[in-house]
Amino acid sequence: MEMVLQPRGSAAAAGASPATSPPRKMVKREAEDEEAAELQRGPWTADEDLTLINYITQHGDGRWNALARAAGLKRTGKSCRLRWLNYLRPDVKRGDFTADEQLLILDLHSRWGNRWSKIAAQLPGRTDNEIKNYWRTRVQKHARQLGCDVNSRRFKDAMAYLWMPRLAERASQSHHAAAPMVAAGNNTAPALPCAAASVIASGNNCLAKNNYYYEHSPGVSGSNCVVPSSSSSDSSLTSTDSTAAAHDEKSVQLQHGNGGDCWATTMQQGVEDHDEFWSAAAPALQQLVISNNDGGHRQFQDMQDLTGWVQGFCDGIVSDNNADDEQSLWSLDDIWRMQ
DNA sequence: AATGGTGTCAACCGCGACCTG
DNA sequence: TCAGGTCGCGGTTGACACCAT
Repeated sequence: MEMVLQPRGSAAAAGASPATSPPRKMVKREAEDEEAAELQRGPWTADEDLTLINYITQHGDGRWNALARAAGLKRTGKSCRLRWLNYLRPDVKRGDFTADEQLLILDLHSRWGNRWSKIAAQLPGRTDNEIKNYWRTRVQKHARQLGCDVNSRRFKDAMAYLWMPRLAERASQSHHAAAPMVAAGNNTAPALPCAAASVIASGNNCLAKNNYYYEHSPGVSGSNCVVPSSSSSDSSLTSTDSTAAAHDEKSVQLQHGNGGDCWATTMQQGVEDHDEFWSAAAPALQQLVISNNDGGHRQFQDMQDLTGWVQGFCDGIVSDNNADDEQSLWSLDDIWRMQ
């Protein structure tokens, strides 16, 4: 199916030149306009994909403008590069993000901000575009639901206290359920689940405030992502340290560090001990309610209201991957009763 | 069934960094 | 050193799918 679309964007994007441009530039721009007019834009056709794949298979990628011309594609080099890197590349990974990947994205974004390509480099097979879209559609949606900015302290607390621990738990559950004992092999990266290693490596973000780390036995690793080294100077636990810790202690830990006022538990029984895990979250949740009812943002009516939001917050993210996951829904009412 | 709202994601754009002659 | 070309990144757009009314 061939689709020829109108160009997206503004007249400037289509090559219109400002009235104040010097004549020589005008001439050059007109030439560019003529060239641009022949360029195909919009969705790629199957034929174009095939042409690009065949050309890169034979000649390799790079020099994208030249490549586009040599391959006979009526596309800009930019467009070819984007199509290849984000879609056609054989190692590109498609489908929903796993809990591990989601956790890693949240953690890395808390440290690096919108450095999508840098974040993508830590998730093999994932593209910066995909991660960016994930952030804008999924993560920011929940910030809107909470009525706060995605960069606000409030939302970061919600991520740190609600979302990330839950994702870590889910990641661990999936490893327990699906992954046999996996050796590290020749991979120089630590044989840790990405999520656990990532959180361990957390530096100067909201997680580090309470300085918890959450990990479990290296024997249940389900994926061997590259573990980023912490960029923060004040991180008390580097990824290298975390590797050693992971191997030393075959346990799940929520370690309370300096000045922490929320997480204050160490769990030695393993991640199966959900009650203890979530009871540790209760003070943080309570604080979240207080801060929300005090800040002119979303007002939670009561615990049920918050419970609903939290479940939507946590489960909406991972439900695609866990259709039969009803049993693992956690009620904040339950958490409250634990206090 | 029609319509409007919302979410998703591929693709585009502008800009700055880097490369090269 | 500098100008033009190229590349890569982050932000934005728009088509389409899906869902609720």
